[in-house]
Amino acid sequence: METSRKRPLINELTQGKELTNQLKDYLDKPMSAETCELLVEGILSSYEKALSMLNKGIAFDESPISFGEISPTTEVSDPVDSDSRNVFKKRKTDAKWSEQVKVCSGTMVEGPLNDGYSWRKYGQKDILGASHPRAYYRCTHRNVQGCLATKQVQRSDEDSSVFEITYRGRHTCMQATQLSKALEKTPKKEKENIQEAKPTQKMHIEHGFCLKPSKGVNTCEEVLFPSFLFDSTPIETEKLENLFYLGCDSTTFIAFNHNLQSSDSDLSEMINSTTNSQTNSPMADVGFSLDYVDFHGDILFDITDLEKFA
DNA sequence: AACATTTGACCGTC
DNA sequence: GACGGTCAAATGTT
Repeated sequence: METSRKRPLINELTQGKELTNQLKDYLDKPMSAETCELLVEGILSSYEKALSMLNKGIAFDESPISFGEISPTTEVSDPVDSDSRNVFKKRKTDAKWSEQVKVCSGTMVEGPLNDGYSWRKYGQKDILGASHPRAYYRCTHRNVQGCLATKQVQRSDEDSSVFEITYRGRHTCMQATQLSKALEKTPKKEKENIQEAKPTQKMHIEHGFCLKPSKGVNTCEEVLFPSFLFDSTPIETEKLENLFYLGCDSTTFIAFNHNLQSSDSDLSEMINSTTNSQTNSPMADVGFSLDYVDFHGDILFDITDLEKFA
């Protein structure tokens, strides 16, 4: 990997290291559970971003920024930031990398796909020599959490379905991790409301299982929900809702573990117990294969996929 | 009412 | 002085 592509990666890993050191320092002192949790969230977030960069093959910026200039301390706690006259001096010291995002024509009028963060547009400029204006976004949580991350979005001249996105600074807010955490802890009813408000979600996945029916059945629904197909008994989906993220078509069922408290063996066991628990069904003894799947990446999923089984 | 976007003005850099 | 980035008042949306 060339040097320019390594930079944001090194940056994320270094931040993870720094947060780990902070956590280590705290171990000798009295520490609230909340502080501990925040540090751990930050560490996990850094490593998830680093892994995501490796998986996505982001095209990082080629500008010559030295590693020292993009250390998190200069970005986050810069005391002169409140003085607007110093904003321009600070620009050069921000971590900066770019990414190209291709979108289907007609699906996105105002900008490219959700990248997992919430942004507020604060400006737009016509750029010399460019046929499309450049839009400027900053993190929605700038005022509340002091998050200084910004991004610029510009439609490509060559291919108008491509958006060139330049990110500046690093998110110091906890929005993404808080969201997934809230989804895990929120009771079912509230969870449904959250999903309705934001139908597309991004989730980081390490690994999971791929289930395929092997004999006597045509679809995964018949394996997992035989009662639904053969009598009027209510479907027992509680376990699935708590343990699985689903991605599937009619013949392949992919289960990802998004419950941090559950191990992969728990997940495997849960699939087996779910498929065997439908003892009233004539399909209870159907065979299926269960394969381990390595994934290591972020996926965007449509909430309506989950609703198929609810 | 609260929040998000638009847009002309302003400011620092080159 | 031109250009790019940001501010902030006006306007739009929910």
